[in-house]
Amino acid sequence: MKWNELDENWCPVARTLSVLGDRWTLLILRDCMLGMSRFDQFARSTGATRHIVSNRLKRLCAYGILEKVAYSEHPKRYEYQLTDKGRELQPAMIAFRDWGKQHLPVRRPAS
Amino acid sequence: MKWNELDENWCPVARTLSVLGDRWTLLILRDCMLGMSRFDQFARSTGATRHIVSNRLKRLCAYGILEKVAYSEHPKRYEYQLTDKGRELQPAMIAFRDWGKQHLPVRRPAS
DNA sequence: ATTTTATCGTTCTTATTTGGAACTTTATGC
DNA sequence: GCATAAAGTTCCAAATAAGAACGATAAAAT
Repeated sequence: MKWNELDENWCPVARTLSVLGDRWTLLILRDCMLGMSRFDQFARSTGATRHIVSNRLKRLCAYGILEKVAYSEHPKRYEYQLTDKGRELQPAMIAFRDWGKQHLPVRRPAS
Repeated sequence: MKWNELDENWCPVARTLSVLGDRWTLLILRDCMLGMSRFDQFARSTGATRHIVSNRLKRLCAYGILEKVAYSEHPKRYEYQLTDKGRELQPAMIAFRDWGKQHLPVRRPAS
């Protein structure tokens, strides 16, 4: 089954996943919620390739979760900002954060 | 960057995504929360290939989110049940469900 | 007694996606 | 001039997923 074949699914969870259901998309959104807005920040922070960052930002814009805003003319440069729709994903992000904190502790080397 | 390179990440969201960060994993968990527990149910319900279902169930068990429970001897048959750790993903699932219901309505043909 | 059905997977080949690095464009600072 | 920065795009190799078929085991139907 391909990426978008879930987007008309009866289940709202499935429809959500057809848009957000991959690691990089959600990491980019995490960064947005932490105040980041630029291509290179996303690429550095998430560890995704520029290729993927480009692809995911396009999809997030297409779905109205982010919007592309020019912050410079000459050269044209854009940043990406959360829309209201995007900000409303915060409860989901918090749920993931809390679950990760509780159930996936980082094993640190005993230094 | 490969699948598991996020699992020691400083960010709990990233660690969570290193386990759950793909569409099929989360759809399987949705099914579990709706009461399903068997291989074929997951395959039919999600639309994922049997290959993927097999792979994801293994990972979910490896992380202690599901557990494999024999429900029949002769032939040995197993079902998959949420652990407490898995059940605690419910807030995340609910957040996804609510966001989908609100922001990704299904366009139904006017019948 | 033989065929069908059910369940839980594995295996195979082909298609799609991703990873990783290099390249482009426009502009600023040295 | 030359290096740096920012936002992408492009290319090839490697990893992953799709889709269908196959296997093992046993109960149910004919």
